[in-house]
Amino acid sequence: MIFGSEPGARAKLKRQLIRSGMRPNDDRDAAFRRIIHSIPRGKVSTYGKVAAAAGYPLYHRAVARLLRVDVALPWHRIVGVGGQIKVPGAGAAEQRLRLQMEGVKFRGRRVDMEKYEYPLRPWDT
DNA sequence: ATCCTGACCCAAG
DNA sequence: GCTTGGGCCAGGA
Repeated sequence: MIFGSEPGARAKLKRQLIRSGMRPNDDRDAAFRRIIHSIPRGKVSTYGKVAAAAGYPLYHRAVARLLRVDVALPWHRIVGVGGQIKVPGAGAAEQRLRLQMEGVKFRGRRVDMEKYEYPLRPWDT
């Protein structure tokens, strides 16, 4: 637990930040969006790589949350490590279809990351 | 203030 | 290959 061992430490810090007028999530999400938009058609990246490239390693789950909430993002170009599709239910088939339409090929259930992973650079514009 | 859950990830077995 | 357990973040109940 990086926020300390005390119970509720994380929630406490969150409330404190909000009370002081800061929105720690906004700049993170903005950074995530920048990185996500930099991935070209026909290429993919992973939740973890996006988070790290945005300057926030360990925040891969926050990337997933953003993709779920912000419908304007090219969500289908983000997959799990190793090229695994992580979208639940019917969305999985749609993601695969969208990727294939962009020319991305699969090896079994996974995206062929050797050929289609886009090398993200930190603080890319 | 917990508790729960999720489009995660990694190391082990 | 697959399953588990542990770690991590955010939002809602």
